[in-house]
Amino acid sequence: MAGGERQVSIWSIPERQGRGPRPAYSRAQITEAAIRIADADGLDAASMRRIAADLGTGAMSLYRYVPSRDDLLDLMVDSVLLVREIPDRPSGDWRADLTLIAENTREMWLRHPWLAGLHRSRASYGPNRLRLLEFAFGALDVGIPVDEMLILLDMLNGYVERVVRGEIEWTREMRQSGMTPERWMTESGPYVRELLDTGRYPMFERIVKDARLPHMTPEQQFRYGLNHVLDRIAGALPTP
Amino acid sequence: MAGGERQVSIWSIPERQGRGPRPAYSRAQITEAAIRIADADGLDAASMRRIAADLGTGAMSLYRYVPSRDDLLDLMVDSVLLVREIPDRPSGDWRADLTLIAENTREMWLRHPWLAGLHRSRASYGPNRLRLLEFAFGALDVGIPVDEMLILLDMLNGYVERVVRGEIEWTREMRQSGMTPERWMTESGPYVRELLDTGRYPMFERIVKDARLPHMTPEQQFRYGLNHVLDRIAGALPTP
DNA sequence: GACAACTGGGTACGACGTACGCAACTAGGA
DNA sequence: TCCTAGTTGCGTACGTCGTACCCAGTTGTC
Repeated sequence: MAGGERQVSIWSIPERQGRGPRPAYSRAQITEAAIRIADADGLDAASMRRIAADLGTGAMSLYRYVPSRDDLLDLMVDSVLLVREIPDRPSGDWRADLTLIAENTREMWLRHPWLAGLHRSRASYGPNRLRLLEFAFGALDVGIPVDEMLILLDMLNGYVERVVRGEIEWTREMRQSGMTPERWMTESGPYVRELLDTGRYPMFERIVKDARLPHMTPEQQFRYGLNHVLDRIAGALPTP
Repeated sequence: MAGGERQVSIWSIPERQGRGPRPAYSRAQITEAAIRIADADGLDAASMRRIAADLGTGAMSLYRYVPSRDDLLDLMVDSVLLVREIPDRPSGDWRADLTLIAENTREMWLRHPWLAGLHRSRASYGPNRLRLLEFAFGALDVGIPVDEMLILLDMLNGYVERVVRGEIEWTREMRQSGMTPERWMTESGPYVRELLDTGRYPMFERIVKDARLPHMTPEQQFRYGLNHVLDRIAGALPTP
């Protein structure tokens, strides 16, 4: 599991240099295959052996293109990062632009649930990540200090990531236990009922019984919560 | 890696029932050993074999106490969840209480960096998680709908988690590459310099050059950002 | 005292990432 | 044009992992 521990990013290592036979594959092909497998069967299924087999080659051949599996994960993340069409420049309507960013993030996670299973170590500023960063900060560049932009974007992204993570876990749990959302909400699972019966968790009880949010569709939950968060951000911006 | 996939929480499985010989260990002991190893050598080091060896027994003995390693991870998470002293009831000062929650979260992550390497699947509402939840929602119970409380707390927790995650990754990167923060800030690493030299990332450049936040100590960054987020939350609460 | 329920723990299986080595190939310098 | 250094695909092998299965020994209940 542990290795030599380089510190340089995969994007500063050139893909090829002359000489030798023409390589049969490319980083992009390998990355694409890995993503396809992870989408279908989960992150663990995207092993070096399996990826190689899908490409019709041997596991060790992949190491001619990518120094380690961790670097391949970096490539995978960056390459799925743009789902919606992200313009080159912000539109001038910060709210619309941040909504676009948030929707892009959510759709990315929903299409590639294996993102939840990553613990990135290196910062990994790939080209797509940088492009998103430019767009997001450009959108918030409305006369507030750059430090404030950093905080507000961390707040927005932190919220979106957290909510979408929960959404993914929930749908997976539904799928693998074969439950319908309705049965889950009424039965609440034996453990939740057990908790409510102790009477020791009044706030938990209020969430289960009073909250309307959990009864909306995930899509509605997302829009509703996102709008509240954007309202909070609005309060930090100069009034036009 | 894949197993039978139960859907019940570890906390609804009783630890012991009579008959048979008296067990030599306990879930708490095993959990404690696992945390000790993970703190020292990382999450991967806390393998079933290693934990068992530390306890002076065989790997398979652990499965008498815990159905799977995933369940053990649930136990580990819940057992490190309370770092600061969390009172039974909120103090009445929501800002102080949410600050306490955020500080508790940050210290937990700093003491147990392996938390970053987890992708929780099941919801895992352990006793400590529930206690924190009661305190947090109680603190925000100042006359706003429960749905709004949900969103604001997701926003706060999302922000804190995101920032502390970054802090952990950064310090680990510093440690394993043997760099000092000063050298990192000036050299910025060859890759960052390369990016700046392209001139294609003006916002990224502004962050690197203008932002004061990254030059503060992590502690200061955290306090500064947290206060801004709490200001945003204040804007959503009724004025007293 | 019989027996059912449980214990600790050894062995084994099928994964995993990847170090190493080797034959085949290809481009640049002579 | 030929040599040779650099690179290719890829098979083998090692040490790791989680855990299924098995069995002998221990203990509480009847």
